[in-house]
Amino acid sequence: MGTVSFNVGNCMCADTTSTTQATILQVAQDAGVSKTSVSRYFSGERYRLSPGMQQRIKASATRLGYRPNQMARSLKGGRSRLIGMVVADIRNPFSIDVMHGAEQACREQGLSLVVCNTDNDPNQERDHLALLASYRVEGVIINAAGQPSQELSALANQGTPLILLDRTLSDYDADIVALDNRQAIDAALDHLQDQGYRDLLYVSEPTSQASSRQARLERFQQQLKARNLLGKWLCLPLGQEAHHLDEAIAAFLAPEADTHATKALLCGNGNVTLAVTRSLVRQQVRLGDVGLMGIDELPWADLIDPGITTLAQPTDIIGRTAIHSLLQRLQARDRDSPPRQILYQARLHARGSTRPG
Amino acid sequence: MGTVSFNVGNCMCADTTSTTQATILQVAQDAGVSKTSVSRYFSGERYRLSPGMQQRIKASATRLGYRPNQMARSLKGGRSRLIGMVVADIRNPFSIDVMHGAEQACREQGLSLVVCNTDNDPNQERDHLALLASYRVEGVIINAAGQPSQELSALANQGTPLILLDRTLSDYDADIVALDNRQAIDAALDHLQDQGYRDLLYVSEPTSQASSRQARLERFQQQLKARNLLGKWLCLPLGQEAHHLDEAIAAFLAPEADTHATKALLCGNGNVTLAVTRSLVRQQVRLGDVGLMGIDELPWADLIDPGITTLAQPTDIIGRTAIHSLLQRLQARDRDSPPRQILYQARLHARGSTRPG
DNA sequence: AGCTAGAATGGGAACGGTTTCATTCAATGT
DNA sequence: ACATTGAATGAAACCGTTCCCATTCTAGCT
Repeated sequence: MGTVSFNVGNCMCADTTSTTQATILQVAQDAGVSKTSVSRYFSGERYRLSPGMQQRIKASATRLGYRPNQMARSLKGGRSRLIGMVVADIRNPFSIDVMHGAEQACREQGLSLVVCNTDNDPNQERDHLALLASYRVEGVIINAAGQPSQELSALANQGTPLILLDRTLSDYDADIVALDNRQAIDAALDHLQDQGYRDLLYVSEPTSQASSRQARLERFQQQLKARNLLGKWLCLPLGQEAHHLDEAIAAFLAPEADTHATKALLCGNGNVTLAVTRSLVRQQVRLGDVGLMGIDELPWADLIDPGITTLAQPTDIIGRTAIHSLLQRLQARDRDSPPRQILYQARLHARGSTRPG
Repeated sequence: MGTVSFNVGNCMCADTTSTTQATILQVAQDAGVSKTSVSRYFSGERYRLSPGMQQRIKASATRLGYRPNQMARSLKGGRSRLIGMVVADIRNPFSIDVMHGAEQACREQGLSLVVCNTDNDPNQERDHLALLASYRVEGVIINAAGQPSQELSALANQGTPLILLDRTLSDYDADIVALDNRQAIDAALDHLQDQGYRDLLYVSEPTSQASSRQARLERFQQQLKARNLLGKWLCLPLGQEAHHLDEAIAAFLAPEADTHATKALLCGNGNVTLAVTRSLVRQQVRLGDVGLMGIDELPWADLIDPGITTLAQPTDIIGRTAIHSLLQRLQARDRDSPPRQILYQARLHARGSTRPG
């Protein structure tokens, strides 16, 4: 009854080695039943077993500290209960939130999410996909960093459903869950125009590896013409020497003889918004006088006086939807239906940075 | 040679069903060798095989699109190549960065990181630990949300090394990698005193479930006495109605008859810094006049005019160290050495929010 | 020539489960 | 009393690997 006996009972009970995890066979022997019955007990077929047997199995299992080996399980049955998620930049708040949503959805389904970060490196992407394949994940949701590697088609060929997140893949047709980029850009332009801004600068990270960046930029360019607005755009890698950005923005803001249009900056994603804001602060520009707006909501957007206007993506929902979409594909009858596209609308958070004067 | 024959070779070649992933046996048969040889080829024992055999295996493997089944592999060999990471709040930037570091370290070692988020819920923590155990992860690094569940001791008993991140566990002795909380608080107080602040308010999230929060608070209280400073502290859940925080801060800042000491707020972590800053902005307090300082560096810390002073944790390194520590434990001879404690110093980023007047 | 060491290869037993199929046995119908 | 059924249980095959043993063969040695 005392602490000591309890400890002893806990540590030395195993009739085999103490450090080795108990197997189904040990439980079976200990309970004096066949391993089939133990297997049934742990695979949701208890209703088949007599109460007495359930009792004995339960007792032995707890005593030995038995846990079914998921590896062995998925080897025979084929169901690994694992979903892979490949994300291009895990430090991007967008990715995190999507991941959070995806993880929740997985848990509700009794699945686990294996998250791989590629740091936007196609090589790592390839490696991670190979890895996921080797664990026989039941599906993959991917925020692709590069071209559709052959790894991807390999996965698809082997029957693993694939959902693209945020980014399409040039010559690969798969389901995609993403922001409606055209609507987002349109909404941004609507808002900026409403607020009286007439000369715009769109700032983006390099568009080469990310289709969504490209889609946003293209829509911006197109709408510029369609709406007969003044405007330029700028693509540059962040995290480089900041003065490039400073100079470009300074050039854009420099007063010109021929136009007095009110100017505004539109940022293609959260990282850009951070960099641009930093640059503006450095140049002591008053937000609002020069408009500032960004795609992606940021936790600190309302903190920078007078608040930064953003277009929020429904990140959590995007993650959840990706998983649900995946599950649908896993239903045998839905394997071969044509690729779906699920696009979400951005939500405007209007703040002081787009209130001129 | 043409495209067509290549495609046919690619898709229909498998002598079984086309969608099924090829097995080692199929490769062996296709190459006319034994599965043992194929296994050798893929397990880093190529040097044992004659060049001709290597050639044939390689050819067959590529043609069939063979990938070793990691499940089967770890079933036989016992090495799952998987490390589990359990994190209390995945949306906390601190967690993210630690995770990033851990993941890098894993990849360098050919391991994969399975990340589980508990949202600070002990139930989820329990479930996730059970899950990780069932996949026979080779080790776990955990940012514990609750009490040491029996799951944890179960893992430990079964011989899985465990590393605690940031938070200790009351009655469980394991390696821990964390910030040196006492040094951090001392450094904060040193700095605040140097800058002339004499009346302090320490703001923390509830300390009950997180040892590091408790350690910081305790050190603060103790040093308050030791240094003969004025001060109070405040523990409250964030994300609740913000007016609680507003009122508490307002009360602290209200001018008192008996003291004109310069006041400063010290935030226990990044989330608190965000909430407190928001509250100060709402109350139109000028940062610096009232000091503001936070533990955890934040990407936007330099953006809020005049910049928020922070104590940065070496997050990346903490993650990497956790993994390395784990690997050491995995070395058979290091299994039973006494628990290690690896503490890191915080780094001061002095900014305008602690420059009075 | 006869013998042996060592390299190259393959056969088959694990690994820890699930699953199919057979067996036992008590209860029911006629 | 006997056939029929269905519930409870177990034996054995299988999942895709690894790994311990053979086994074969060639080259080098006495």
